[in-house]
Amino acid sequence: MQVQAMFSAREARPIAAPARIEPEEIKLIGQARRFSRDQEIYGEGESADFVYKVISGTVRAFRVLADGRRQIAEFYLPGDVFGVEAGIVRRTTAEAVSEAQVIVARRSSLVAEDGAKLWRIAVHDLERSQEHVLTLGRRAAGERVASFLVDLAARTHAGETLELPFSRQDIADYLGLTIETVSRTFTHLVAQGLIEVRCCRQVRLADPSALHDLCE
Amino acid sequence: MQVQAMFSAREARPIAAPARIEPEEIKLIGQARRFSRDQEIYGEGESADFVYKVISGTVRAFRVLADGRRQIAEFYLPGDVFGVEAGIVRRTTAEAVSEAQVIVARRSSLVAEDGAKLWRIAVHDLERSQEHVLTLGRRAAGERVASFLVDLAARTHAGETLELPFSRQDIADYLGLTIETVSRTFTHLVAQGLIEVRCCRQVRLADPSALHDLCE
DNA sequence: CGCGACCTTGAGATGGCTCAATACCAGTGG
DNA sequence: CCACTGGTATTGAGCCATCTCAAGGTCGCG
Repeated sequence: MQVQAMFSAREARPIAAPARIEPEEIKLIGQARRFSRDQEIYGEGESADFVYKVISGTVRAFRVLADGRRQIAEFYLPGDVFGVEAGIVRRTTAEAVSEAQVIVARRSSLVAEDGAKLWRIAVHDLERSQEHVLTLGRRAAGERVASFLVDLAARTHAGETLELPFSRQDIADYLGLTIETVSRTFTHLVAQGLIEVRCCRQVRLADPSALHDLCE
Repeated sequence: MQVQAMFSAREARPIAAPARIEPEEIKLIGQARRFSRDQEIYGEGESADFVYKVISGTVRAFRVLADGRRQIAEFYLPGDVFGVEAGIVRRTTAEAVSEAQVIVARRSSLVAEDGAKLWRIAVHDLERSQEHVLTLGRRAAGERVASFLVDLAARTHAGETLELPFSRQDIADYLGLTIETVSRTFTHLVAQGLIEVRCCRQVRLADPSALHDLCE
């Protein structure tokens, strides 16, 4: 793990969590649709006519390099609005991670809304994306997984026990790792007593404060 | 370099560049200030009362982990607006990379503006940040440097010859690498005939299309 | 000319990747 | 009830890209 010597360590300070957007805040008027596991909601390159809000389930938005490397930009959980683009063309592909219910609304219906809400969505996503950049650029595998779990727990308002809708592959592609490294990191965190894993999709944060410290 | 086997390669398609925001588009009414090299413009944790627009020079916005690892979230070039936050607290630190002239305006003056403009700024930054995530998560060192140079050339409307205001350390902290790896990667790209380096801050893109291909 | 900041280069260490085998588990059909 | 199958997760062994540590080079400036 690298340390830039020229920047001295700082004392811990409470890092402001990204401003939480309340699910009720953004009301989308549109039709509810159901997507099955791995079903595409929209594809990169398509025109961006609709915006979406997750009702239940989980959605991933990602890009794929020409040789097949995939990077997941974001997971959207119930209450999250997604699919708002700057241009008229989709820059990512969105798929249902698990069976998902989603409200679909015309983009124009949202644009007509109060612009401040639109802005709130974008800045919220921006803050999350910049946190993601920090994770991918400067954190080791253990820290990446820890911050992923801590973030997820906060977003789902879950207690200690998390139900992961994602496969190891999804987690790997979000964290810029391989599936094997994610798996090994989980067993390593278990060995350290930081988490407990029941079946592989259910995780208990056994030592939340230690996990939090791992994210610095 | 890893390839996720389960995602098949796709034929190349023109990737939409992030929607460019014209410098004149956002007019900030405020006082011009001058910052010297490495001078702090605002610090993480401070209250976010002002917004900024670069007139000349370059600005970096970054976060530092407790042990000193630094990740630069974004470089701002002339015409760019920065410092717009979701909350009232700064989540990054901003510094002048080189001597820089910046317009400083009260946050409220911008909020009163057309909300759509605010939104445009945020979505633009979001798209850039997501591209950054892809770079850090799935690209090798050579690809990172190539996409950095290609992006920079596009943003500065430079021809083939780029004047870099950044030190190797800045580039490393933006690309999630070490200074040594950045340096080695430059010499490697030179050996491949993709770029030419005069003094270390001046680079000519000798083979732009090959550089572009490296970014897929 | 000498100093300091920055950059380059080399040699060795290592974290995470690749490839490959095995384990787990739910669903299906005999 | 059990064997089989396919998808998913874990584990192991070896490799390689990048990091670390260290030395040397370049260049602007006093």
